[in-house]
Amino acid sequence: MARQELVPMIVIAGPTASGKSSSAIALAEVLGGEVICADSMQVYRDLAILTARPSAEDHARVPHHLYGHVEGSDRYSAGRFARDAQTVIKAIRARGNVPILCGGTGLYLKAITEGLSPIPDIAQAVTEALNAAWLASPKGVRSRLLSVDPEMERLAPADQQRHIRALAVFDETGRPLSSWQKEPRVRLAEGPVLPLLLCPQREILYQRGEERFDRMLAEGALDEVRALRARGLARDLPVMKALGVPELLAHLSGLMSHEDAVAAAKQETRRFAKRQLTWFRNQTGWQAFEEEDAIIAHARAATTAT
RNA sequence: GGAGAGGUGGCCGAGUGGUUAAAGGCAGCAGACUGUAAAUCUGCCCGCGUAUGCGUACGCUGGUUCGAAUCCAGCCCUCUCCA
Repeated sequence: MARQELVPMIVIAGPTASGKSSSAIALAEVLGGEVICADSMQVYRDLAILTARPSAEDHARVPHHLYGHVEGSDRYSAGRFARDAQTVIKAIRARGNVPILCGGTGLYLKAITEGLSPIPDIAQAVTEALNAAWLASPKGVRSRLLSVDPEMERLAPADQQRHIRALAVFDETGRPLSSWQKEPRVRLAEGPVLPLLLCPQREILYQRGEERFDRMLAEGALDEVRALRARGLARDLPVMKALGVPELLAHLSGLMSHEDAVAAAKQETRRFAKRQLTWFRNQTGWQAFEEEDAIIAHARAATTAT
C-alpha cells in the first residue's frame, strides 16, 4: 500500500474548452487511471451536451466518475463534491488505479487539494429566509451580519451571495463564518497531489469556445434546454445558470432571436473563460501548460519517475 | 429633384451655452474569491500621467460669444418618406 500511495492523484485544471477532458483520458489510458469530474455543471444529469460531458465512447475508453450524477432539481455544492469525490478517490486507489481529477471549477478542485473548513451543511430554508430578508433590506441583512461577525466588513455591500452564506452559517451553527474559517481546512482525500493547469493562449481558447458552442447546437443543445424547461424548475437552481441556458431559454420563450441568443451565450462563455484564467492565475500556484501534449508528457514523467 | 430626421468617445446612446473628458449601457482589461462558484462581487476604461496636472476630443470649415458638443452659415455624409 505504501508503494501505491506514492503515485499522486493528478489534477487537470483549466478554463472551458482548453482540452482538459481529452488530456485526462489520454493520461488515464497510459497511467491506468480513472477520471473524476471536478466541474460544478457537468455533475448535473440534465445537461450532457451543453455542459460538454464526456461521450459514451469516452466512457468506454476509461472509467469516468461523478458526471451527471446529480438531479437538476438538486442544489450541489463544493462540500458535497468534496465528500463524493473522496469516496470515489478511495475506491479508485483501492483498485490500484490513479485518480485523475478533471474540471474547471476552481473551488471544487481546491476543496480536494486543500480541503474546506469543517462547516456543517446549511438547511435550504435558512438560506431562503435570508434571501427574502435581503430582498426587503440588503442593509438590514448586512448590519445584522456585521453585528455577529464584524470581520465580514470585508464583503462588498452588494455581494448578496456571500452575505447570505455568512449569515446562514451563523444562524445554523451559532458561530460566525470567520470563526469557522480559522479552523484548519479538512482535506478528505489523503495522499500526494500533482495539480496541473492547461491554459492555451486566450485567442485560441475563445475561438475554441465558440466553435464548441456551435457543435453543441448541432448536437441538440436546444432540445436539451427545451426538456429542461419542461421540468419547470425554479430559476435560481444552479443548473438553470449553466452557460447558454438562460440565453436559450430566452429564445425558447420568444424573447430573443436564435442568432442573438447564440451570440450572447458565446459572449458569456468568453467572459467565463476569462474569470477562470484569473482564478487559476491568482488563486493557485499550479504549473501551467499551453499544449495538451506538454501536460500529458509532464504528468507521465512526474508519475513514472516516483 | 422635393420633404423630414440625423451625424457624440471601440459600439449603442444621453446631453441643447459654462459646474462636460462629456450620464448610462455594451464590449474590453484587471482584480476578489472556503460549501449557489459555468455563481457572486469590485476596479479601470481618450492619451500621457502621482496628479486638484498637461494635451487632444462631440462629421468638416468658418462665425457669434468672456465661454460652444450645445447658437449661426456653408459644405460633406447617412437614414426615412414623396417623386
